[in-house]
Amino acid sequence: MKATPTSSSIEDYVKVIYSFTEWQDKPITSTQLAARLGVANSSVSEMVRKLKDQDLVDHEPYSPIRLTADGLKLALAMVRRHRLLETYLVRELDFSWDEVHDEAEHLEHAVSETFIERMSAKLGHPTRDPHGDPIPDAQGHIVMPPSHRLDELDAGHRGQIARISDHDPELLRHLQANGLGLDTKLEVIGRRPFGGTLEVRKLPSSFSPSSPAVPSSPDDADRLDLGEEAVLSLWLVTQGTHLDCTVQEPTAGSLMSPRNGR
Amino acid sequence: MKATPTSSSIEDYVKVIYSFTEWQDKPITSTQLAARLGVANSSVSEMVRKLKDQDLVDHEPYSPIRLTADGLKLALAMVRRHRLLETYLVRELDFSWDEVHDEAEHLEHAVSETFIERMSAKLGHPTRDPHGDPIPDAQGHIVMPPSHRLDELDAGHRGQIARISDHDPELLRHLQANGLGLDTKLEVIGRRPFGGTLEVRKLPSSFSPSSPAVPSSPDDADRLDLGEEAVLSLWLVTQGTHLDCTVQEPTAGSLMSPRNGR
DNA sequence: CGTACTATTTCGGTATACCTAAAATTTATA
DNA sequence: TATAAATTTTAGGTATACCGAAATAGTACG
Ligand SMILES: [Mn+2]
Ligand SMILES: [Mn+2]
Ligand SMILES: [Mn+2]
Ligand SMILES: [Mn+2]
Repeated sequence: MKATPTSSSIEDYVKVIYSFTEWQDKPITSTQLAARLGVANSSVSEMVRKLKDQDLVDHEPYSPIRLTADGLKLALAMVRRHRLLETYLVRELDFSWDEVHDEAEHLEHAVSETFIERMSAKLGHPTRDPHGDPIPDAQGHIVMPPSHRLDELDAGHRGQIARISDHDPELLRHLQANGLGLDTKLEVIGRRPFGGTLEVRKLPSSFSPSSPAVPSSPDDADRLDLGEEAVLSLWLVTQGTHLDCTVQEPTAGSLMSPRNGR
Repeated sequence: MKATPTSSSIEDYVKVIYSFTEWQDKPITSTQLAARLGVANSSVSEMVRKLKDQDLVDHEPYSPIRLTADGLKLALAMVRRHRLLETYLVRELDFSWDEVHDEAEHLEHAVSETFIERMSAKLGHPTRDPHGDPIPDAQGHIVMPPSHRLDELDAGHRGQIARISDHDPELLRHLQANGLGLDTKLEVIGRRPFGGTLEVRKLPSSFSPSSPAVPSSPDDADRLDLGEEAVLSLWLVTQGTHLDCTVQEPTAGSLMSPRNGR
């Protein structure tokens, strides 16, 4: 309800609320928000009340938390900051993709708008970050690449890695050690029985759906078993969809473009 | 007396205490510290007590405040951060020298040690910032260039601008508009009567003390009148001393090398 | 449909870093 | 050297953002 003095805490709350619905639509609950922020549930209750006073979230007691238009706008601004910073750190300061998240988490609150825009210009206005996450433009427009989480894909599907969750640096290092990175092409071979690993095969980067020649040598060195955490952290673009997010005009009623899945 | 949780406030206090004695030796008082930090005197009293508890300052009630060895170490680390950041913003992100101070003031608290060192490496380990202030090395060694504030110099002295106080962006823009910048060569012509301006003459950058040919055309376009604020904000290296600070071994008992003046 | 279990909020408290006003101390001046 | 003026500290209070424990609301199921 009020004109808003924002703070780095508020920025983080709003960003986490947004992120929760970026790749699926169930809204976040108090407990989930507390877990992601590493604070007590009681702290979330208090802060959510404040966010509601400032008209950044909609919230009825005992129900999940949703961003208002203002909240979404702030969240997208923070997401833009975070992802541009990650991209900059990797491209200009020799950070590796598993190091950037924590650094960006702090810097996003400290840099000026001028800094952000100079950085974006220097990078050539990139549209995705080192983990494949799309970067909103300065007006808050964002376009999600039409991708599927690896656990949704059946055997035989082929695609290119469009996004890797950057939450766990360990996992990022593990994937890299096994030759998996953004844009790596994969084929799903199949699921090992009873919630086990998912078997995939790396495809040569030359592979494309238009060249349907699929060299199928069953047990070469390109096969890999991916554990549960990896499977839930990888998103693939299937068919020939190209990966760079292109900015769209804002859709009426929301700053976000419609997601694909579901 | 205690192992220390540091905070951005503490970092700023210690940095301001240090800065006060960087170009002269009288220690800072409570009121001066409050003025520079933009807080109430009472806030300083409280914070100084805390700094003393943490062994960052020496302080007896009603007397000035001095850094301990630990305090100096922290201050020099912050000064390094600040000045490297300013240098980076100017060289890599197209900031102008009057914009960088405020940005660095925030960033200095947010960046990691890794960030600082990557930045320093990328810049080739610079030893002075865009305003001529020396940058301490990673061990906290700093060397002040042997310079004199413009108001200490008599008519006839010649020298090169070694440092310009970066506190007032307005002044920086004004100096730049009049063609004065780091390393500009000047000759002091004289003081206008009764606390008025100081008249100086810009010398061609080709001028050097070894070439004592001093082309003296009295009233050309290179003459300038500098007001009080400008005179107090400019430091000159006289004679042929070169400007780049070279890192020295630490002197016993202090991390700082002896200053020249006084 | 009532009771146990869980999720969420409320309550009382803590730590940091500020503030204004009042008290204490130092310094300047008559 | 008293007294006035300026400086500095202390006292009392605010705002933010946390916490653990207690109270309350919602859900699950026997
Ligand atoms: Mn953050
Ligand atoms: Mn990322
Ligand atoms: Mn600062
Ligand atoms: Mn500077």
